[in-house]
Amino acid sequence: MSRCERIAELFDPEKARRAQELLSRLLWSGRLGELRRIGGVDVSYRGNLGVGALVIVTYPELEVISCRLLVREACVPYIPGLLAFRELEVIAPLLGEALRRERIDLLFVNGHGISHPRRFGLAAHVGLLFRLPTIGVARRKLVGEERRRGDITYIVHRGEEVAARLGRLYVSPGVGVTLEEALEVTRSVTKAGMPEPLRLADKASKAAIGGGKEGNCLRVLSS
DNA sequence: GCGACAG
DNA sequence: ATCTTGTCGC
Repeated sequence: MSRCERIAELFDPEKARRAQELLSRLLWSGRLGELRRIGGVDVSYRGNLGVGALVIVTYPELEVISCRLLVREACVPYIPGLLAFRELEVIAPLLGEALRRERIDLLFVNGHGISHPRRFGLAAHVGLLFRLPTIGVARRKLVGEERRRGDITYIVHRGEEVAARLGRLYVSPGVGVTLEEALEVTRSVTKAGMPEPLRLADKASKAAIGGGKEGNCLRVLSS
């Protein structure tokens, strides 16, 4: 049995869900400080091999400051609601290394924030782990029902507005931002149907894993 | 039991 | 997310 299979074997979905319920109580909302540098993180896979990309850009100019890649095996399987336990195997070391070298005022994460069965989606998990303001951006809905209020479509789950639509995207707070703030900032950095740093991170990770097109990221870190 | 189900 | 051929539309 491989190292990865042993890790997958040890992963307990029920314990993971209980951990999310506990950790969700530690989230904070608050308001965003001054934004100068914002990031986007995404992971692409080939089998269990994950390539994480972190792109940092200036705000509001959206000029690329840095782009890093990290290759690592993701052993935990994908289970709806437990995405963080898979993606963090790649994102944690990638983000950890980056934060030792540069500052990030706000991070966009590919996935949901609090629009999650236990209010603790990937963006919330990342924000809490690194004490970093985060916003979750997802292409598909995980929980809740869409409800129009004024000219904005919100996602309501258990009577609470936990996300809002922006074009075809679902935007939800992770850590340190209100939903209104998340919507406003995300709108201001979305240029091609996706927040710019996330679009670049997606492109870089896909290219690195062998998608064919040329990438936009040079720095590659250890695996 | 059945449908829903981020990436 | 990834696998994977052809097809529809600008």
